[in-house]
Order: sequence, then structure tokens, then C-alpha cells
Amino acid sequence: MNAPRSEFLKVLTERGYIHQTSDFDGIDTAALEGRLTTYVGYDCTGPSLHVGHLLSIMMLHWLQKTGAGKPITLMGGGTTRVGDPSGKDESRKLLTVEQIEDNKTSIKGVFSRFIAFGEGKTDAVMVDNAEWLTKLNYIEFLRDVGRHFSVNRMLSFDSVKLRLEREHELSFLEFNYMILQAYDFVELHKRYGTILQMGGSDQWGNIVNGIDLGRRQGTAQLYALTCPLLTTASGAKMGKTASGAVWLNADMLSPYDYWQFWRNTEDADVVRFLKLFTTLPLDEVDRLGALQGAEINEAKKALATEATALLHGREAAELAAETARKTFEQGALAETLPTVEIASGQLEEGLGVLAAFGPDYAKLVPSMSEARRQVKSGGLKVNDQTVTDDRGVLKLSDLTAEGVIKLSFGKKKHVLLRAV
RNA sequence: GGGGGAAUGUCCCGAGCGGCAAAGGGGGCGGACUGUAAAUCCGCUGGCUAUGCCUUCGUAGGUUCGAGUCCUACUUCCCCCA
Repeated sequence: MNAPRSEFLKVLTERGYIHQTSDFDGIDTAALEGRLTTYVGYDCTGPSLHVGHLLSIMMLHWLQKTGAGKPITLMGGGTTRVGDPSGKDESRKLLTVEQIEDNKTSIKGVFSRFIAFGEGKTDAVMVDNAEWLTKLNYIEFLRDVGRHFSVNRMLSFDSVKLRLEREHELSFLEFNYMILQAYDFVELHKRYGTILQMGGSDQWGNIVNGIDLGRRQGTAQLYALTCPLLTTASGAKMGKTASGAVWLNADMLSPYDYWQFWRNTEDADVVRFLKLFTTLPLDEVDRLGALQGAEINEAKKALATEATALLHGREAAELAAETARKTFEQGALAETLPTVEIASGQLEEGLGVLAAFGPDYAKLVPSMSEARRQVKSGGLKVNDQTVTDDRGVLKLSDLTAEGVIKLSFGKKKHVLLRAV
């Protein structure tokens, strides 16, 4: 692999996005000529994408920014009806078509934060593979596409092999996923001149299948580029928090919580994440990375603010940073903490502490039983006072001068209960 | 087609003579220590209208005062013979 000549691959290489490519020089040349039309596919299995998807979105961002080519975001409206078996032990429950459509609508919004859509040469477009997949004729499809796939070879792919080795069922439906994804690649080539598919390293097999199919059907040379699967320095899968995945949609994870997620990055990951998840120039990253000991916290704040600004906007990011500063560095009550409203009447009658923390109000803990357990281990606080009695009751007199009650779970998670 | 084995706490792996909310790990969460980090140590890790009640051991039945444990059928997987 030679040193990249294109700005696009230069950036991707320097910032650590590349895990594997099918033909580095070929991609490099196309990028240099600005004809690297590239797609990434996104399943519609949930109502929001999460940080795991961010890497590929950032790659599309750089693709556009460096003028290497046109980004295409492919919504898997069709493939999600089949289900990708990659990396999963069990079949996902079949989603209804309505659920998939709802998810798709809900997911769409985040892309425009990172890439510009439009009609121009390097403007991004969004397409949905339901458009062509749902119209396929089975027999025709088998004859045109199916004959190019060897089952012997398909069985050797990790996504399939894992299931077989683990003794878990793999339905014929799911077995077809890789064929459909391969077909997508070729179809996108025909429609938009797409020549590159990017994705996580777990998608390598699926992408290469598309390249093979293209060659057999006589398309131009297609390419693959994958990014590494993200793990933290201590080996944990990235993107999980107490309350689940780190969602990108603001209504599922507030900008403040998103900021907190990045703020809590392990020391050893800071530089890597600055390169991957912010657009800060590399010399600035180097400067931040050189900080030692407790000073690394400055780098983490920069990471949090920059990453949040990309997704939720500069203003929301600054606000989150300020809220965190007040809460953690001054120990003051930040009015901008996540807030849950409660009827004053409820407080007049008295609201059980457990209930206040539980799923009906602050949602800091998932159940009353969990709240009870946390009281035992001293994890709950009301107005910075540790809760000791699980039968305690919150009353109007617990309201601070600002008219709120501050509920804390652990040291990092806070919610304000505001009487209305 | 015949024979033998397996499925356990809705995160994973895994023990479980008929009295079991079910050993032990990993992961996760909380506490201590720190720097809102890592490592380490301690605690917790089904739900609820809570000294009690309800739901859990592949699925559906049965035996029993009582079933994760015994029986029958079914599902999926592994091994051996054909």
C-alpha cells in the first residue's frame, strides 16, 4: 500500500478510520478524480442510530468534505425485513413493515448533521433499498443473481459460520441477507455509479460479495473499505451506558447525556476518539493528547464538546459543557440539568423517594426494586443528601429556592424534579 | 432411518440427590480510592401495592403435598451407527 495521494484517503488513514480496503490504490485514484461515489447501508432495526454507526457517518462526512465523491446513505427499508445475521447469536424478531417505516423516518434526520444533501456533484443522496428489493421476482432473481453465489463459499463467511458453530439457528431468510446486500451494491452502481461501499469490519464479507457479484455481472471495478469495530481501551464494546445504547437522536439521549458519554472516555482512548469523532485538526489533537495526568480532563472536555457540537450543534454542546461545569466543578445546582416535571399537588401529598427515582418520574433507575437496592448501597441522593430510608417521602419543603428537587443516581447522573 | 446427549436467571458462560428466586464466573450498576479516567477493594445484579405476594430454568401436557430436577409429546442443536 502506497502513501495516499488523495486528500480523502490521507485523512482517513491519518485519523485511523481504515481497517481494510479491497484496493487502496484504486480507491485512491477514484478519490483523486472526484468520482468516488460511495455508499453506506443502515438497517432500520431501531428508532435511532447509535455511536456505533458514527464511524461510517464520519467517513461519509470526510468523503464529501475532501471532494472525493458523492455520499449515498442507503436506508435498509428492504433488507431490514430480512435481518442481518452478522455478529448476532440469534435471529432478531421480525419487525413489521410499519415498524421499519417508522424507524426509517426517525433515523433519517441525523445524517444532515454530518453531510449535505442536494443535487450537486458531491451532494449526498438518500435512497431506500425497499425501492428495488420489494419488486424482485423470485425466479428471475435466482437466475440472474442466485447462480453467482456458491453456498459452499457462503457457509465460510463469519456471519454464517458463527451461527453454525454456536449451534444457533440460521433461517434461510437471514441466509439471503448477504445476497441482497451484494445486489444492493450492484444496483447502486447501475443507478448512481457507486463504486465504493464502506462499513464496519463485520461487513467485509458482505461487501466483498457485492464486488464479486459486480464482476460477474460485468460492472466496473467495485471497491470495499471498512473501519475498525470500536472497543474501548479496556476491551469493552463501545456505546453502552446504564440506560442502554448511546443513541444519536436527541429525543432518545439528550445532548447533555451525549456530552457526558464522551466526557467519561477512558484516558487511553482520548486521542483515538478525538481523531475519529471530531473534526479538530490533527495538530490540535496532538496538543491535547500530550496533556498528562489530570490535565487529560481538558482533552476529554474538548472531545465531548466537539463531538456533541457535530451532532447536536455548537449551542447545545456549549450548554452541556456549562451544565457539567456547574454540576461537577462547582458543585452548584445547574438549572439546565435534565428536568422532569411533577404536579405540586403530588408533592403536597408526599411522593415516595423510590417512586421519584423510578420509571414513573426521574427514570434514573429502571424499577422500584432497583431503587430500593440502590438506597442500600448509598447510590441515591436527594438535594445532595444520601437517601437512607427507602420509605422516605418527598414533600414541598424539599424544594430548593429554585423550585426544584435535585435527584442524583451515583455521582454522575442527575435529574431535576420541577414542581408545576 | 436407528442409538446417545444438550437447551438454566430475556446480556453472556455455566453448576444444579424432588423443597430453588436457583452455586460460581464474566459483564453491568452502586460504594471506597481518584481526575466525572484506568487499575484495585467492597456491595448489588427478576418484579411488586413488600417481614408477604407474583413470575422465571427450550415449548406443551402429566406424576407429586411440592418439579429446573421424574414421565410423555414437540422444537432446535451436537455426537455415533446406517
